[in-house]
Amino acid sequence: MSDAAKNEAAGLRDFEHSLPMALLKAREAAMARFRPMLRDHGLTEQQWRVIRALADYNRIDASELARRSLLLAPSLTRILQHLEGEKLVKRLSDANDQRRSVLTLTVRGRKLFDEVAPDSAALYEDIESRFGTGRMATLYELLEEFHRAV
Amino acid sequence: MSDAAKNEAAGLRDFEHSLPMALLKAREAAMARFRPMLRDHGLTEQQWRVIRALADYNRIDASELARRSLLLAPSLTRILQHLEGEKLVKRLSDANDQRRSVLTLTVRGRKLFDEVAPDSAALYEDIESRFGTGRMATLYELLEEFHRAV
DNA sequence: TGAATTAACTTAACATGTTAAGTATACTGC
DNA sequence: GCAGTATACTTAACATGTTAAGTTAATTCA
Repeated sequence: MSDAAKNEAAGLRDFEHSLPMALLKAREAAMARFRPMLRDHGLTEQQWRVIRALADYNRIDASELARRSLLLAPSLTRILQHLEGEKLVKRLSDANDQRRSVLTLTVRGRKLFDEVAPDSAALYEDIESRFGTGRMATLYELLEEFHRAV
Repeated sequence: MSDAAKNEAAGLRDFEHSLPMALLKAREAAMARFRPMLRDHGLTEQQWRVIRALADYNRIDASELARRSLLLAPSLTRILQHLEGEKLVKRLSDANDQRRSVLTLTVRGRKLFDEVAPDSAALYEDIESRFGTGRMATLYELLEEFHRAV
């Protein structure tokens, strides 16, 4: 009897079939297609998340940017330092609260966004057509519910 | 009209509602509960994945271990060096192929697994009861299908 | 109003993610 | 039986993840 079979007999889940692993695997499957494209544009996945969040909501502070791009504050600090160095993002100061940094895309940053967005949309649509628009929506809803429930 | 509204009007998805972000958010929600528990046992999420894979399938080589724990080879190399240092994992040589490392849990490693497993199972069951066993299974199936489709 | 607390980052330290290159062993075909 | 190629890692370099601690500016409230 294998170790795995023993675990199963003892009522322990085979962890390769656990939900966190399934979430990771699914995400990896999707990102494996996005990463090479982003790399061609000189961006990491996380840098793109920041740029895309700023394209959607310009002039937001770092806290809101972190929340919208699902990045922890220390990661965002480093990414913004990098993006400022590349002149893709600019930091403004908030007159009402000197602790805050308000971020915006530079013209260069907006231009890069406009270049990458179509490639991103095309990949997304391809994935959606492979998996099915309906199942995609169902999966999305379930994930949101899971997030709220846990 | 906000930037976000403009994007929507242009047919571009609000990326905070993209599937990769939803997958990340859902996984984060789950792992936020597991990480403190693992930390109390002195383990990271990835170290636990390795130990758990070895508990399920003992004496497997590094390639198979990487596949089962969803880790890239360079990450696994470092993690194994760490776990060997902690005397939780032992490296054996494969008589038939000198390139391979065969890994096994030490007694200490097995003992740690036996300590952590119940805590892990309890958390998993709590999540399952909150979200519902049925929806959990549905979500799991959808994720597998997504992985295969993409 | 000023000491204590909170908020918004930033820095530090260590672990992992990602890609590319390196090394040693095994395999393949001529 | 050996050159060429493939396999199984390992190393390197840089970016991000995670936690804890530090810094500066706002807020609270006695």
